[in-house]
Amino acid sequence: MTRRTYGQFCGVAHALELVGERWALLIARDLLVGPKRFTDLRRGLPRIPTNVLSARLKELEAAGIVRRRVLPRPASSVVYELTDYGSELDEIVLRLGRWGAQSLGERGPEEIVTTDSMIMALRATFQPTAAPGFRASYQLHLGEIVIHARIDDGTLDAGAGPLPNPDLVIETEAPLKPVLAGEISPTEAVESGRLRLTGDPALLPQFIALFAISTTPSRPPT
Amino acid sequence: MTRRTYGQFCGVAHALELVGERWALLIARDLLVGPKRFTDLRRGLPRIPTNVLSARLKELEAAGIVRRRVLPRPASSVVYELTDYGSELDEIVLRLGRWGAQSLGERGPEEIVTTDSMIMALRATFQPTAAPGFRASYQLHLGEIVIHARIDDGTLDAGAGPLPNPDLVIETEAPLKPVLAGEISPTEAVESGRLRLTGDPALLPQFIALFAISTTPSRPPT
DNA sequence: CTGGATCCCTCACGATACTG
DNA sequence: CAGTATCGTGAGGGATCCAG
Repeated sequence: MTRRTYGQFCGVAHALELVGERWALLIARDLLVGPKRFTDLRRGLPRIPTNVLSARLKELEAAGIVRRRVLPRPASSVVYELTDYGSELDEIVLRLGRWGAQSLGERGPEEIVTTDSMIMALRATFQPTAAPGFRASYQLHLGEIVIHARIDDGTLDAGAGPLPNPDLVIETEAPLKPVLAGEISPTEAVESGRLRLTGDPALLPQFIALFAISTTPSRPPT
Repeated sequence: MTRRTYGQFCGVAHALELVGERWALLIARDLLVGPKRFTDLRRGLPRIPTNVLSARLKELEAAGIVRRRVLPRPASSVVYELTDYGSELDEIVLRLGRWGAQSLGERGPEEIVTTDSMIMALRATFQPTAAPGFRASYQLHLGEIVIHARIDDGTLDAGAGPLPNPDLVIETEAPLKPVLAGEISPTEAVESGRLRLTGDPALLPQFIALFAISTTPSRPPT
């Protein structure tokens, strides 16, 4: 009844007692993409001390948010995955990501981008109604990171790694943001070499429409 | 570039850098109900050290989430209010509250209930589609706490304090939860004295329908 | 190599007292 | 009322070590 507890009988306060500790929601962010091993989580969160990761996983497990599971032989490795209750954080984390992204400035020199955070960013910006009936598969190379997005009539399936037969492969080292924000036109982005395409280039505008960044009226200071 | 920062270029990580510190989202919760003075915030968060409250307010102000405003004379007092950007936390806090409330057990002896948390709880459980075209005003006395809710065709206006001419006044010392969860019927709640009504008792079932607690299929451990 | 546990150190937080 | 000042504690940061 000391630290960690707010002493309030309140859903918000209790939620913060469960996932409000440092790193907890970033662990959830990565687990929302899929089950992961301890070391995979470390890779996605390089600055987390291992004891803190260990402690958080125990706490999240005790709270019924994360489940520790030993994979059947011959793998026999340990994976952490979200319970149903933990998975209900999905919409909250996506919204939090959208909210935070609005005041996200330029990428700093020390700031890393991870596979899982990019997948969640794709999911956060996805606009299901942008292209009804549209169906296509994209593969993205963002620096070292390779992820994919399958779109089928307003549904998105985003994940890590390449795809067998992507309709369009988009490669870039530059930030995608200005393109998705409409500051750089698709043709300009391709002609300047900012984006390199493999596959059907006609699918690029749809991609931009589906993941367009809505610049909201209320703009916070960066 | 040390603590407080996660070193990730990611909307979620940045959001947590802005409002992930202890107490920050509870301050936001209370300010979402309305602007408040320093002492009002203290009253709603009795266990927050004043220096921490002070520090949080400064940080939130620097992040463009909270605005410090000096009221015009003769009041000349200082109020803190959310900026437009800060107000966009509304839906996130409500969802977080719903998520946390699912694993909220019985009220502990040390746990307090505050006016603002109850107002947010009302807003979180409000179901706009439960009674189309319905219009009524309720006044609730929950122990010491007095709040009100005006419903008008799927919109809710919840706030602190009494109302001039409420259609129904509901008074209780017991938790409202079992009634809203359907574990206790309205008639039973009234007949047992659990709820005391003043006004039109026929409006009670609508109230329960509007703020019904949806018991979800996935139930976490308390 | 994975999956942690253990160490020490620092700083943010908690508690309390005090001030314009 | 609206905070600032002081001080102790413990969670988190960082590095290292260990078992399967």
